[in-house]
Amino acid sequence: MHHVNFQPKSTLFEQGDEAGSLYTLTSGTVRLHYDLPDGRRQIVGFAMPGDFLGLSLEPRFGITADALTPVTACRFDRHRFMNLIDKHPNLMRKMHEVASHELAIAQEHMVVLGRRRAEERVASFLLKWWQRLKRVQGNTPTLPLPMGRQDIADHLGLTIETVSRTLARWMRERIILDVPDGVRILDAAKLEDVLGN
Amino acid sequence: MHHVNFQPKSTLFEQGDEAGSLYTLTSGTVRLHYDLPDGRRQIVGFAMPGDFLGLSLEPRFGITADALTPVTACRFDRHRFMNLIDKHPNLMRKMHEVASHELAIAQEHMVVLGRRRAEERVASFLLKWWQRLKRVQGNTPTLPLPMGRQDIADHLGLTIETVSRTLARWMRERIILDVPDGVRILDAAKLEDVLGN
DNA sequence: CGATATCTTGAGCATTTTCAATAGTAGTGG
DNA sequence: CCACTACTATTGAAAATGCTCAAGATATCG
Repeated sequence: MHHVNFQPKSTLFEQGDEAGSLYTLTSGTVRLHYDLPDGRRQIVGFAMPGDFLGLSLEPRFGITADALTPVTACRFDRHRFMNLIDKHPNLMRKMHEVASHELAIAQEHMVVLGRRRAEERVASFLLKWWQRLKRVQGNTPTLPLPMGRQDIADHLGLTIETVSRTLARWMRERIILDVPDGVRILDAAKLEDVLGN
Repeated sequence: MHHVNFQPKSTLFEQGDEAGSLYTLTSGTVRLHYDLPDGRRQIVGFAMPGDFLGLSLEPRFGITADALTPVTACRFDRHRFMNLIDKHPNLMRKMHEVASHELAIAQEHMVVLGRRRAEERVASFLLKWWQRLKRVQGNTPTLPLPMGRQDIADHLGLTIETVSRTLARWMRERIILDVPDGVRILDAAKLEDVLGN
C-alpha cells in the first residue's frame, strides 16, 4: 500500500484494464464513467474522499476513473489486499457492505435516468451532491461543483444545453446563486418540491 | 433455511420492509422495482433461477420483488445466514462477488437508460435477456417473455406504446417472430447492428 | 360468453435535442 | 500587458424523438 497523486484529467484506471489495484480516496473528486464506442458517455458516479474504487471482484474494470481535481489516494495491490482479507475476515464484510450500498445508490440513479424529467434530474443531482458534501465537509450553503456542465449532463442522461438552461432559470428565480466553481443553495425546499416527495 | 413458493403477482419483499430474509431463486422469474410515490416505476432488473435476492447488507430493502410466474425459492433468515458465514468465510467472498457483478450490470444498465435511444434500448433488452436465458436453458431461438410490455417499458425508461411499436416493426421486418408468451429471434445480427458495437 | 386486462395502432403534441451563434474563461507566448 | 487560441458555457430557434391521448383489437379468465 502506498499513497499516490493524480493531476486533474489524469486517469486512475480505464474501462477494460486488468483490475490489479484498489483505491481509497483521501482528497479530490473522481469521475466514474462508461464510454460507448461512438463517443456517448454515461457518468455512473462521482467519488469523493472516503470512497473506495475498484472493490469489485470482476477481473477487469468495467468503468473508467479520472480525476476532476488534484486527487490523493491510497493504492492497494489486489492480490496483496486479498491476502490481507484472509487475515482480517471482517474486512471482507466491510467491502461487501460498501458494495451493497453502491448497488442501492445505482438502483436509485436508475430511477432518475429512467423515470425523472430533466428538471427533476438536475434537482436530484444538486440535492444528492449537497448531502454527500455535508457528510464530508459539514453543513455549507455553498456547493462546489468540480465537475463541468457536460459532466453533469453525462451523469443525468441529458445534454449540456438542458443542464445549462435549468440552472440558469433557477438562478433567475433565486433558487440557487452562481458562485465561482459552484453554486449556493438559496432555497433547498423549492428543489425538493421539484422531486415531489 | 426452507423452500417457499410464490404465486404470480405475489410479493417476496417490499421497498422499505425490514430486510430480514435472503433468497435464492430455484424456478420462475421475479421483477425487481423501485416505485416513486406518484406511481412512476423503474424496474431495476429481473431475477431468474440461480439469482440471489436481498444479499445487500442495508437494513431495509431498497426495492420491491414480486413474482411474474410461479416462483420457488430458498429462504434464509438474515441473522442465521450471517452466523453461517462466520463458519464459512469463503461464503462472504461469494456474496461480494455476486454483489460486484450486480453492480457492474447496474452500471451497464445506466448507460442504456441515460444514453441509448428507444430502439437501442429494446434491442439491448432482447439480446441481454436472450443471453441470460441461454446460460440457464441452453441455446434456444425462442425467447420466453414472462414480463408484460409495461414491465419492459418500466425497465427501459420508455412507455408501453414505444415498446409495442418497436417490437411490431421488427416483427414486420422479420427480425423477430411473435410466438405465444415470447418471441423468436430470427436475425440477432440485425439487433446487434442497432446497438452499433 | 361476457368482463377485464393487456396490447396495438394512429394522430397530435411536448419535452428535450440538435444546430448555430455568441459570450465568457483560462492558458500561452509575443 | 495584450492578443490569440482553445475550451466551456449560455442562449435562441428549429427539429425530432418519444409521449399523451384515444380508439380498437386481442387475449385472459371466471
